[in-house]
Amino acid sequence: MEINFYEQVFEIARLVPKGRVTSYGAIAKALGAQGSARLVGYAMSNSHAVHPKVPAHRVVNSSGLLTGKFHFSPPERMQQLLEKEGITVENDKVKDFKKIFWNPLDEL
DNA sequence: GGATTGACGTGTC
DNA sequence: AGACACGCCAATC
Repeated sequence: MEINFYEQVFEIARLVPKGRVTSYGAIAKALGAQGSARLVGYAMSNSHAVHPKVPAHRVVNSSGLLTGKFHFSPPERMQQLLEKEGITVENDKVKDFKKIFWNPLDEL
């Protein structure tokens, strides 16, 4: 297959609308790899190397916690980007996560 | 090709 | 509420 698992993850991540967030598990589920949320996170580690920009900052864990913020150039970048999109981040976790949560399955 | 590694998730203690 | 354990699965070493 020409399309790697990574690209599929990136594709979903790029579909996340501004001001919304999603979870690794949700993306994994959308790819049919439900339960393998680790693969999504693992793939996101490559998000810095893909051509179209991937809003990795809009992807958090099921708790809305910014687990991967330390992977950004400056870890604070992730929260800044989220706040810039109207998302309130407190204590490294998204506020009203359930409200701004964007379900890929809903788009697909 | 076996072993290790994760930006995770859910369940228990 | 916080900490710990196990499971899943592809990519990398």
